[in-house]
Amino acid sequence: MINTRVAVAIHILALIASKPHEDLTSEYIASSVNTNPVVIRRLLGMLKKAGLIQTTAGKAGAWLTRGPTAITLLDIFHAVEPNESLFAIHDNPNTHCPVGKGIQRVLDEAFGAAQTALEERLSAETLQDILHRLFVED
Amino acid sequence: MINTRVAVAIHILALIASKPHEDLTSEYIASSVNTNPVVIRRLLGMLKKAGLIQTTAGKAGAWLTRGPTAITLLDIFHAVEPNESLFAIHDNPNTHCPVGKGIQRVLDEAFGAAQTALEERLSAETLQDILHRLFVED
DNA sequence: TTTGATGTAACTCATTTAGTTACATCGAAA
DNA sequence: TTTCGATGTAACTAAATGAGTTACATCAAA
Repeated sequence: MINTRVAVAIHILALIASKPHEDLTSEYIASSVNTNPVVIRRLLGMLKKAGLIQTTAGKAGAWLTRGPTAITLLDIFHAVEPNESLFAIHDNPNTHCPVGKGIQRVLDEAFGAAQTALEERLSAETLQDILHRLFVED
Repeated sequence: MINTRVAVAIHILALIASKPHEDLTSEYIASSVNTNPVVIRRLLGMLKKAGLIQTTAGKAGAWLTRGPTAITLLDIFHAVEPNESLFAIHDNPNTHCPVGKGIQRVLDEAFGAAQTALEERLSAETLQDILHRLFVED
């Protein structure tokens, strides 16, 4: 199972986007997520590194670098999940075996296609859609 | 990242399907995968429990319960990955916060859609396709 | 200069994964 | 019927990951 970082990161960004005129502290965000402020600051660091938000050291508040319609769930996923491939493949299969010899390439293709399908779906949903589902639709 | 069980299970089934007239031992399969025979037997157990193969205790060999065209990568995925949801969601978000209150439902929807996209792609590929890519195509 | 915030290193604890040892049990051949 | 080689499975280990926590250097602003 994929870790909770993606879920928490979306939660964080939804908070920031929903209160653009308030300077949210990591402690406030943590109380909404129900975790430790350091966990939030770590994620804010990753989101900042990915260019999704901007912050100032020592000063409360975080701001989106672009509008919620321009931030996809895939952007968020990649920001907090540095791993390139979704599926792990066992290494050093026996190259003297016809199956072992070709399996990594074949798995790369199959898993790559599946990951692409997932990523295309994630890139079709934006932070704005999340806000809409949170506040407009029931 | 998703564990190597899916990859190894596909490897195992490709071996079984490619040598339908040989009784492969867990030791032989392990030498192709390059791991311990017990790891193979554990996976064979899961594949058997999922109804994909049949085995006899004490006797070498495993047999597909249906043809390679009728076994999808999604079948294999579900056989060795008992977890229902692909994405983890943090629990106990603050219900006094508007975002915290609705986030789990919204994440469930978004993650569910992404998982469905992944699973649809996995179900479009069969063990036969794997064999074809291993032995027919380059 | 004091206060309250961020940024980040370092540690802990729980969980998962993969590998391993050990052994009960079964099937088939000697 | 005994022996041999296989499966099935429990139990243990070691490594990796995830999430929470403490501690503290640093910065912004009053």
